[in-house]
Amino acid sequence: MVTVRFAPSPTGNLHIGGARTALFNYLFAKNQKGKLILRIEDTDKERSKKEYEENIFASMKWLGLEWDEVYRQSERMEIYKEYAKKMETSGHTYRCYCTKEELDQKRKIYEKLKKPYKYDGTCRKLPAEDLSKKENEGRPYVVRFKMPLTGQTILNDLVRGKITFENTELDDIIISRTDGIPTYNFCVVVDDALMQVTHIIRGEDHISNTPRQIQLYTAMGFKLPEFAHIPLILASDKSRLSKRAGAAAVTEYKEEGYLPIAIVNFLALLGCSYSATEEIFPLSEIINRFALKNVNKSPAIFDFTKLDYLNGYYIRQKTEAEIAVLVRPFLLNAGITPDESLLLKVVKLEKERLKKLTDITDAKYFFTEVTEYDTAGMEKHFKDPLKIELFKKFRGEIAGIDFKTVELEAFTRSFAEKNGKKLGELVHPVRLALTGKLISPGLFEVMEVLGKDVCLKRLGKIV
RNA sequence: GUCCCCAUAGACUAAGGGUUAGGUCACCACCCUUUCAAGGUGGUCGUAGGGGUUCGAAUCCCCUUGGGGACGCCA
Repeated sequence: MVTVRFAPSPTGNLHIGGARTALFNYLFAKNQKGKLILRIEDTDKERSKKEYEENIFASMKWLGLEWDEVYRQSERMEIYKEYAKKMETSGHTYRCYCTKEELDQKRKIYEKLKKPYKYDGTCRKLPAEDLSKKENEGRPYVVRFKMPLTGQTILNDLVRGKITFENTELDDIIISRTDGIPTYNFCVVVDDALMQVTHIIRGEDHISNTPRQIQLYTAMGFKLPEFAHIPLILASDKSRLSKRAGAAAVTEYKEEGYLPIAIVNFLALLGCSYSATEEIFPLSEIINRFALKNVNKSPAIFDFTKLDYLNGYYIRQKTEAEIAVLVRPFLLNAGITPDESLLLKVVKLEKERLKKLTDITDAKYFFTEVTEYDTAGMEKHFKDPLKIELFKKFRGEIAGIDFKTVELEAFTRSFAEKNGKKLGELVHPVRLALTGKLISPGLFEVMEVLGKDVCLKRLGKIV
């Protein structure tokens, strides 16, 4: 049975990049009819927070990424300690008494010499008597893993193929801290082995950890899983995707009015292809077509324009009733409590104009008084006395007709013709009077929704 | 700096020795049209550079350049 895991650390909200990693794991699991484990990697007591863990759960649920099992590393300490002890007994590790200060010092020296830093193995080489002396003094220590000093470690990556590392490049990693809490590289290996994870799908920023982990697998006699390192997502300037670069927590996308399926489809497209000619698929089809061999090697840039396009596309696929439900909280948030039947009518007109759900607030003139008018528009349509006169004449005559789209259009067209004007010469000022804007859905539809009373009032107010 | 990874238009990608280098977003033009959007039609833009291998290279190899990642008692 295929088993994959998504292993975020709760040191921040679920980031869009993390969501992509989670998604690829989810897609692979579903495609293989396997299971997805969600493992909270909270061994860093300082930075891990419950609220972040909750955010991760909520974000994944919102995206529709369901998991089969959940674990917390903080609840598995005894297991890691047990394995760490085994490693000590089998002679794979040693106690290192170097202090943080000493190590910082060494790092600085290496940096000055422009030499690559690597733990020099001081304590690995310590004579037995020094060791027991330090032990008797009760000095704090960390436990380091004895990396092989020669040879190579080979990673056969499902996405990238064979990657070779010289073991001389690997230093003796710390597997257990001064306080006895095991570290990331050790816990991951123990967990992945014990949880029988068959495929490790994670970001390529983990490639350099992999040879170290492979050595730990070997030392503990665990069977190696398959590895697949997926490319990272970059910001538009090719820098790492960060808050500054505009992409952040999944929950922020929710707040900005993106649909989960749009994000899922978009994320699925970054670094992977599903067809030579199509890009929009329902989730079931994405799952069907997902294959690690179709995952790209090069990093992908996060393009908001395309996300917006997809979001608009998916909004258009929904019914008006569905959109009304989705859009309502955003109106509420803008201080508008919409009447249900009015909202439905507005959604009908705005539906194909929405890229994000938040865009609905552009149409707030349906719900509230118009208090501001586009200044360029005022300049253009309400400065010339002749134009104002025409507008007033129109205003007077339209009061007599039925406020239905068809009638309104027929009347306006014939009015324009009778007065030797083009339709636009009436439409634009009227739109400005009714909406305050130069842009809106079809004017006659807007008028019908607004209703006669409101329209006449607004037409009378502007000049 | 050292190690590792990567390189098809502005962006995401297809083609894995023989294609007029395909699709999507964006962009431009036209159509529709009361504006905007949506939709329709057409178009501009690409194999980073240099060497090899080969009858033939986007595709295989090498170098250069560029980008990214890692180098924590973080994960």
